[in-house]
Amino acid sequence: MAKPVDRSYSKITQEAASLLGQQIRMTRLEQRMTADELGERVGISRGLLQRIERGDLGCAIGAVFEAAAVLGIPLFGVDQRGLTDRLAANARILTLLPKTARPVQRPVKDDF
Amino acid sequence: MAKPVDRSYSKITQEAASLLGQQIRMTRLEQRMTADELGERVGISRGLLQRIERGDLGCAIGAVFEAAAVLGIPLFGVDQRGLTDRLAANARILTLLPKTARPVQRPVKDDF
DNA sequence: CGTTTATGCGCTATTTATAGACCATTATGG
DNA sequence: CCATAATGGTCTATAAATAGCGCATAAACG
Repeated sequence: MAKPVDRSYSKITQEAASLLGQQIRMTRLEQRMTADELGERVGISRGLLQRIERGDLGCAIGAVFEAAAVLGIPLFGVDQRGLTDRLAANARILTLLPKTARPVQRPVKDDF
Repeated sequence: MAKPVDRSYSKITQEAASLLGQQIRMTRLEQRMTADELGERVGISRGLLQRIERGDLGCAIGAVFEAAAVLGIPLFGVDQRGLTDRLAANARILTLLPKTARPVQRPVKDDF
């Protein structure tokens, strides 16, 4: 026995994961590829692939992304180069941002 | 002792996760939000959030997506409605696709 | 139809992720 | 500069994910 961790997810999160899994299943079927086959190519078990296609939020993001990658599904609407470019662009921006986040100190109104 | 599972990831997968984590960190800093604060809002620990921002591929996809959602980062370039619409559209297409994937049987050329 | 086989699901053993504390470091703002 | 606090890292206990079966079902195809 042990106390289970209760997690809650927003609708956006649930739908985003479902959409990704849905696209993986669609593409796999279109390519007439077996779940066993895809699982083997991705390097995961068939059971995990099933959970991914179902949009299970507990799956490792690496496994999900890799399944999509193997099928040739672009992850963020961009291809390999697009990812690399955006990574570099963001890296520059991050240089300009503060390294730590000091929360805006609201002036304590206790003086009246 | 136990045999560790060796996982290999494609560059696309690694960069996609890194990009997402990068955007989460960027947005968090822009909003002057503490890692503790964001972790609490997302419902995860600060340690996990750090791994997410680093692009760790072992993180649960639900935790990563939820962090992005809390910050208002659109997951696939589309908003809430966009996700719902695409889900419905795909559902129709899936109806037309075969339910199981019979791999193309290549005619065995053993007759010569 | 009948045969083949892909899929869905439940099970257990094992690996891994996660929470939560702690400490050292470093950035921030006064 | 100094004080404050955010971050990065490590460590431990616990929860959860994953692999790898086996079995029932249903779909595809001849």
